[in-house]
Amino acid sequence: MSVSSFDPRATPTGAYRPGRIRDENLNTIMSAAAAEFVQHGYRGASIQRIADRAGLPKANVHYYFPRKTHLYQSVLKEIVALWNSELDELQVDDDPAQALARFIRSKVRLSFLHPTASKLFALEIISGAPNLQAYLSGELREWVAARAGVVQAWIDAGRMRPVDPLQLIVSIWATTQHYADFDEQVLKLMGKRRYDAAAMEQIADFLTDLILTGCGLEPPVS
Amino acid sequence: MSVSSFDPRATPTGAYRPGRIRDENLNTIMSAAAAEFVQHGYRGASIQRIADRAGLPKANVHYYFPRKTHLYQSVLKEIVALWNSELDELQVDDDPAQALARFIRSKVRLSFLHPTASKLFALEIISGAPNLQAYLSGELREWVAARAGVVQAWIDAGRMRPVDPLQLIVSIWATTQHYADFDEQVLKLMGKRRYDAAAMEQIADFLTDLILTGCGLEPPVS
DNA sequence: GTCTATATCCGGATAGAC
DNA sequence: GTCTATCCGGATATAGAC
Repeated sequence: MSVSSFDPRATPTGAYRPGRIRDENLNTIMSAAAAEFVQHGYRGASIQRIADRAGLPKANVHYYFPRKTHLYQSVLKEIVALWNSELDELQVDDDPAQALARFIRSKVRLSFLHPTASKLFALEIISGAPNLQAYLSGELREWVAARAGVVQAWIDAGRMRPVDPLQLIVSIWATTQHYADFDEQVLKLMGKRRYDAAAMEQIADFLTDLILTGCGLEPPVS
Repeated sequence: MSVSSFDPRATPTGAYRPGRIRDENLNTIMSAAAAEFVQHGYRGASIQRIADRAGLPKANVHYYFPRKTHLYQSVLKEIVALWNSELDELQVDDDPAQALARFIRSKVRLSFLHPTASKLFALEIISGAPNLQAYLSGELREWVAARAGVVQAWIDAGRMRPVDPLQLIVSIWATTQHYADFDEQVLKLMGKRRYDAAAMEQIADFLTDLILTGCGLEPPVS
């Protein structure tokens, strides 16, 4: 989405760089679009409202994204890239407790940092994942199979209780993403208006404790 | 949605009962609508397609539900009623392990039996719960507070490990509902086309084992 | 209670001036 | 690169015959 940092045209301040306005507009539009898609769904989302959120005239949105589909798919693609970027955890040599704790915290962090992204991804899957079929049975499946293999190796070596590795990974996703996707519900139940740093810590601690204990591991003191 | 079983007009076979056609049509339309809403969102859902799914002409749908909003809210209301119907678990006198295991299995069962209902509820919450504000901070909040109290009592009596009772309930919801809401993703990862009875058992067993162990309880043999 | 025909509106997309 | 005006398809909703 942003030009290479080695772009010779770049200036120290970032001002006057050709394409800079374009990049900024693209980012603004895509953020606005994500929020709109989450609130109204793909069909229900209106280009006019996306433009309003972005503070631009409607025709400008059409200038950057001639078709609504292109806009949606760009947003989705960016989210998948974001998800993949934090996906490289769990090695066989790692200490199971340390590695799982790190994995859980990384997922919690991602959810709290990018709730809108998490929600849009959830909406896409719940609606039948019409745009993510290839990703689900390709990249993601590979990644999960590999990590499940690591967990299985830990179990075979007697380093943790025998639990279904695939379901363990799924459950970690389910719980961590839930706090982003269902924030409207969870916050009401917690009697808060929004998550603060303390709540985030509390939740990360809780999940680490519950899941690691469930795996017969000693939760590392954070 | 259905007339009282003591309706004097009812016949043993159920045929020719006044209002019977009406009830059947209402059910058909509402099921069709739920599926359509899940796939396309509220705005994106088309009355024409709902009618097609129900095998009725479009004007018939308008006859029973003059406004699209009425239809959506009826469906949502029915789902909330369904959810509430299985909500009365967890008593202080219960054995914690037994009670929690029963609670988890009941939620798993509900998710697998009514995946579309679960998905529509999820969509509503993720989109900001515009139609469920009262429910979330009313009924549901009360119920959760009461159950959290029960769990806390168990903890105080030393009958289970100290874990945050509210987060425990939230996590049980998160994991159980995830299998219905994200079935598209989970099934691809499991390499299945749809859940069978064995998979459902496997998942219920896994969750019971993980969570109860996480609470320092001995999972009851099922 | 069922269905056809139609009024009305809204949103995506385009053309073309600036 | 920005913006105004407009076209046109599609969706909700209604009127009224059967």
